[in-house]
Amino acid sequence: MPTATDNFFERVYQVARLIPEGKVTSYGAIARYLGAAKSARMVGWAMNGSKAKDVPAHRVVNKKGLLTGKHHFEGTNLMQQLLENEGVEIIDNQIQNLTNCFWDPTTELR
DNA sequence: TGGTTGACTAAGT
DNA sequence: CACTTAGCCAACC
Repeated sequence: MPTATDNFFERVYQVARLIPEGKVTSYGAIARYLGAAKSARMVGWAMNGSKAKDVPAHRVVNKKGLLTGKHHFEGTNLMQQLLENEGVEIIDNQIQNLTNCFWDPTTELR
C-alpha cells in the first residue's frame, strides 16, 4: 500500500539509478538532495527495500567511501566486486580515489 | 504503545 | 587520532 514514505523511497531509488557506472555516492548526499539531509539512515533503510528494485545499491556507500552495506548483499565481497568491475578501486572494503569516483546528485544532477 | 535498532553523519571527548 | 555522544526517523519486536 502506497504511503508518503514510499514516495521518499521511490525518490531514493530514482536518484540511485542515475548514478553513472564507475561512480559512487553517499547516503547523506542522496538524503540532502531529497531535502532530508538529516535522514541519511532512511536512505540506507530505503536501500534495504531496493533489493526487489533495479537499484544499483552497490554504488551507494557511506561518506568515507566505506562499503558499510556490503553485509546486506548476498556474498561477503559481492558489493566490492561489482564496484571493481565498474572501474572503482577498492581496498579493504574502502573506495580508493574516492574524490575521483564520488558522484554528488546535488552537484552533478542539479 | 513504547523501547530498541540501524546500509549515516557531525561534533565532542 | 580512536572512541563516544547526539540527532535523525522509519521499521521492528
